Amino acid sequence: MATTESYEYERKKGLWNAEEDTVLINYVKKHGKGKWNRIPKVTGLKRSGKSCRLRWMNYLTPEVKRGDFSEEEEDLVIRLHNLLGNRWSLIAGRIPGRTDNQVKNFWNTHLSKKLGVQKNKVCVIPKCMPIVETEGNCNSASKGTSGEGNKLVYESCWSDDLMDFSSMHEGFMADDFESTFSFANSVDLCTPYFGEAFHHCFFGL
DNA sequence: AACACTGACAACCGCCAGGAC
DNA sequence: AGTCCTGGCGGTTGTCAGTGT
Repeated sequence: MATTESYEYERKKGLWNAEEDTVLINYVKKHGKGKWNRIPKVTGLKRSGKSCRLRWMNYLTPEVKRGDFSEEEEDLVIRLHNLLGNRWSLIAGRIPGRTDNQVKNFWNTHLSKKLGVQKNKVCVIPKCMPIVETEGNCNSASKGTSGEGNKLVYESCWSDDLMDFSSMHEGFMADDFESTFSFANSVDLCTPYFGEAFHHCFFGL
């Protein structure tokens, strides 16, 4: 027999059913988003606050778009991933109606295979600069290579326009501009980002 | 028809940052 | 200043439907 205390920590896992969804939707309608950890206590739902938040954000919220990614969305994901690496929330933030989880799944199941991107390997190969290859994601790219010398390589290759873009988007990009950029191991993918198409990708959104 | 395999997607886990106390 | 709580993130795992043998 479960004690009161053990009952309190009893948590259901796995897929959500319609009844649980209804409880969660009603709670958010009444109390709004946030304070997710209160939901199990208030509603009796046997889910963790984190699970409730995830369910709402990725599935139940009215803003989320269901169904396949369009060609435009796919193109955008590819471009943004080349610029931002595995920063799924940032990428999703630029694609209306798509969540970070959707983008991540779409990348892992469709695009990584389609593009032949190796896991945990980031290749930096814009045509205008020597190849710099590092292990890990884009965050580690700047740390994992040759420090100041590497930075010089980066800086010598950014066009003036690109640096302007950096200063204009300090809030959007990370504090360390260089480290936010990575490139898939395909020259064809890299090429468009240095020129009009690059600007279209961001400023045209 | 039954089983194995695969792909797609939903959900969980561990870690981290920021805010409240 | 230190601790706790909460929310957010990316990586990973679980589940299930579809397909092949």
